[in-house]
Amino acid sequence: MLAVIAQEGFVPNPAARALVTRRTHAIGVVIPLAPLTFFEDTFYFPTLLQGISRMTTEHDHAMMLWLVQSEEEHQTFYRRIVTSRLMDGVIIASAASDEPLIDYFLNSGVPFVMVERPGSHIDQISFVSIDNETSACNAVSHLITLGRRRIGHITGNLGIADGVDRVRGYERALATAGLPVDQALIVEGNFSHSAGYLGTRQLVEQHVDAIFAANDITARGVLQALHETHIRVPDDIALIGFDDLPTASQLSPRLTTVCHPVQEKGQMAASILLDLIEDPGSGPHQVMLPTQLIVRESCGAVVL
Amino acid sequence: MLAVIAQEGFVPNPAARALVTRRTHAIGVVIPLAPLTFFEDTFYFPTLLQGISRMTTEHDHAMMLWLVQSEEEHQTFYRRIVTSRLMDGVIIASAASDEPLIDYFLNSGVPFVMVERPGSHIDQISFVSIDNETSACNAVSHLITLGRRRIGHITGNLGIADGVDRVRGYERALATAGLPVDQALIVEGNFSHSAGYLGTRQLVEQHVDAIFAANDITARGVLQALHETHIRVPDDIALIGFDDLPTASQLSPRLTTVCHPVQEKGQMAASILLDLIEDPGSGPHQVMLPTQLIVRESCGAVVL
DNA sequence: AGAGAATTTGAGAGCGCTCCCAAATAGAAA
DNA sequence: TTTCTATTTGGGAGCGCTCTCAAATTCTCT
Repeated sequence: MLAVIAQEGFVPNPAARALVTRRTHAIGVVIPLAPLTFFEDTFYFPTLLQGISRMTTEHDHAMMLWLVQSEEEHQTFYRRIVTSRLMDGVIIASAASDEPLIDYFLNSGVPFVMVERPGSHIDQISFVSIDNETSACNAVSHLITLGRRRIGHITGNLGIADGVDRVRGYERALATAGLPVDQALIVEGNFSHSAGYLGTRQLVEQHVDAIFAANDITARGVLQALHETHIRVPDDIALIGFDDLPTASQLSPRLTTVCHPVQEKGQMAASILLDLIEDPGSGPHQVMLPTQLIVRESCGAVVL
Repeated sequence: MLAVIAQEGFVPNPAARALVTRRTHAIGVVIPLAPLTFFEDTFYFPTLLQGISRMTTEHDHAMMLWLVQSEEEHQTFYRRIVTSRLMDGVIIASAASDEPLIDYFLNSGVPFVMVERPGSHIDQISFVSIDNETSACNAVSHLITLGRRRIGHITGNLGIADGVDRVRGYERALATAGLPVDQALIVEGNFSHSAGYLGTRQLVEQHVDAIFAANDITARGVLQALHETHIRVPDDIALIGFDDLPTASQLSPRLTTVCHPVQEKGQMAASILLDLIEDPGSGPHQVMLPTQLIVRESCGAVVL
């Protein structure tokens, strides 16, 4: 009899089912719009969403998207999810250490996963990230291997773990090679194009022979600044970025950068969240995804 | 008594409410991943989603995102929405004329709105778009005003209304100015970077003095190609793009382009959909948003 | 103060499903 | 064939709301 039902194409009413099972089969994705990233690195979120979407559709879940702007919207959102149980769990796609949602969620009992390492309560929170420090270290080590000695770094947002970790990686690479860490060669940025553009001036004055930019957007700013001042890349100054944006290979010279598996991050976050929904007791899951240095022209390595 | 309830912070269970009201207070956004656009023009969808999100949160609705890849996923999606009434309505963010979902939806009774002009059934479908033809015409007219006479065009995807309409606008501008339309100056592209890069070669051979690219991504490809062959922009060849991506003003020279109000498009689409949900009888709503030519350096106009 | 209208309150049905338990059926062992 | 067990089937109850209708209350006017 139930075989007949299946054949007739019967689709149960999700609302009725949700009412009794207390499972909506929907997960939420919260993206705070505050971070510059949303507007500058437009590659990141679509790709992340794609990864999440892949996993959720595979597991027959819906994905609700919440682009929250203000603190007020954070509150509204929180009530929607926690009080009303609109969704079974949430992925928080924000790296801001002070993300106010974290506190809301921590003892709410609603499963959630963060993308990027959270700034606090690390031992209680499930998250997926990449090993920013090692990745950055590898990139800078590569520059050192190629003979560069005065390597500057334009940092990302230092209020975000990713930004801080990449600075650490940069310093570790220098230390490992026995090179001094000169604070004058570290310019604070914020993952933006203009940070790269502006920061380059300072680094040029310091006579650097290479720049490690905290991300590709920044690297693009660096490239533009160097270009305008007729400094050759990689001949005069070598450059390495971070993220491997699709445009990285379209720049001239083509940008050497660290591949950031954003889609995999999304998939993994969704996968962890689904596990957490299934079995809320299964402690925090924390995953670090591997990265890879993509060697192109801008670092000065000979590419065939 | 109900004043007390409101004060106590009571939030009704959405599932129970949906069960009886037959309204989930959720709308869907379907983005077919097939079009190149998703991967190349990563600015478009986040911005569109932001516009939609603004309107939906304002009206207390949730936004479900569906990134569908295969025909199979289209089917699954369709059943989810139509048969099961997971959502009250849908925004279809695809410009592909042959979008299979359209047929599914047309006589399903589920409210839907398209972003971009649909390829068929135009009289029955609600949509929001921009006047691509006039916008393109204005851009090309601007080049003519600046003294350019051999203006090439690298088209967008001609399977999409936007692409076709922009060619029409290009032709109309030439016709209006009494200039001949030379098919050798029209190179078929597909909104991609490589279309611009490759197409430029053909147009250079034709000794054009200006290029109108179907979008900014393509214009970026043009710029790179011209750059590599040491052709000066705008001195030798002037360039105008379309979309006004955030990076347009970061290129050198800064790109003259048509401002595409993507966020407004999203807001409008959501607004129309909410109207349609409220009153399904209120015939198709069709809105054309205005655009504006943003004059920068690449077209050769003197900018102060 | 009393009759009428307007408003508030309360009780009950029902939305479409899942879950549980009892009844019926099918299958396995004696 | 009979008995016991395993599986299927069917009939409630109930999830948390909204909606309707009747009863109770308040307000308005004569």
